[in-house]
Amino acid sequence: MNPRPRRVAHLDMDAFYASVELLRYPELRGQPVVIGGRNDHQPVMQADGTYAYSRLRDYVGRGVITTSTYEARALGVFSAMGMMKAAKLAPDAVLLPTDFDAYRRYSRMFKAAVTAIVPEMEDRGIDEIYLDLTDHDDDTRALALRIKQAVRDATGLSCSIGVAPNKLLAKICSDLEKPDGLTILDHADVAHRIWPLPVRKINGIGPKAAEKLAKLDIRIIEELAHADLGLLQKHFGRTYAEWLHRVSHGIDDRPVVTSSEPKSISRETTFERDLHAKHDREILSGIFTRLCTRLAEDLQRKGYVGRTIGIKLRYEDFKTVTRDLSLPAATADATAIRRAAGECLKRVPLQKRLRLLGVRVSTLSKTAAASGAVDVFQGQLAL
DNA sequence: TCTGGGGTCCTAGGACCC
DNA sequence: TCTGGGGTCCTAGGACCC
Repeated sequence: MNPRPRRVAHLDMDAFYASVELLRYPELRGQPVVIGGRNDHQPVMQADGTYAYSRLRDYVGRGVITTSTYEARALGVFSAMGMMKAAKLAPDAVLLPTDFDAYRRYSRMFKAAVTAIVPEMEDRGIDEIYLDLTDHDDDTRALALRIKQAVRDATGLSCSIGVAPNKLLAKICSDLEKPDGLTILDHADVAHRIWPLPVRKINGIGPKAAEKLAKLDIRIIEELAHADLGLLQKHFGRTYAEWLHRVSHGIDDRPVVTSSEPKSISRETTFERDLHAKHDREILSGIFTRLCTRLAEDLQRKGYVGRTIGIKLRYEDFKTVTRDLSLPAATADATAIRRAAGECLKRVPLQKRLRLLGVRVSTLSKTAAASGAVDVFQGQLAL
């Protein structure tokens, strides 16, 4: 018997953080609103019961936009844009602080609503998922509409869904009719719906690769599909060139992965102002220790220990360096992490001022409580 | 007016082992 | 006794994604 053709959905919540905030502040609906920055701009409840909001123009300091409403995007304000730049473009936009606890809560709610219908879900972060619809008998459009309605019923929020023969195409087409979109695509549609799009729409072609391609006069996916493979190999290496060629033709065999274990857990922070290793030694040391403490708490809460401890430094000129150190045994202990991270710090030049410090634990394994005593016993035997 | 915080995957050289 | 080849681990950096 022939296997069924694959049917993969990509579901993306529309302007997720901003939309969660609009549930809380419905009077902001229809206005340009941005989320981001340091969390010192909470709306203030006034005597008459209305809120006084911060405006983007009032913001000073570091930080980037995390999300913006579609009205703010119309003014040119997008995710990852520096706050000061955004303030120039949309000074009157309302500025709200991020509330990750709320977003995580809504994330769990929409995922629960979806998996009640389609259990085969791959988690791709707080606001998007892939679904494998292959084994469901329902008509594609009816099933997708049912999922969208379930998300709306559970959260009050809209999402966009793309359905296609693979993850690559599903991801691209969930974006085609945003917000509140539903796009269903087949291989036969690749030439007229996918090829006219810029290469940047392909998940895995970032700013660097797009710029290199532009220098070869390759800007849209069709141009990539017709590009000479030898030319691509010369500029990108064999592996990446062959991947570029495949994806431009809509080919992607990656399965929907419904469970996975984390590879690393980290904490990092960008300082309010650049700090110097010597001059600001006390402050830096306190931040360093606090990062290690919070990282240890994260590990313990999630039930992991890690054997490789690493640090990340970003200098005032934005150059980034990392160092890491593998220990003989895995740990989730703040003091042990701090000690190992301290050793890493000794191997890094500290003349320039720093803007960021981070600590990471990798080579993770589950703790006894999380994995069951039998596994640990077997681990000891293996030693 | 420079550019957050949390991740994944890939590459590449050297060490070390068989 | 001018020096293979494969596998794995460790470390560092970089591209990319949400």
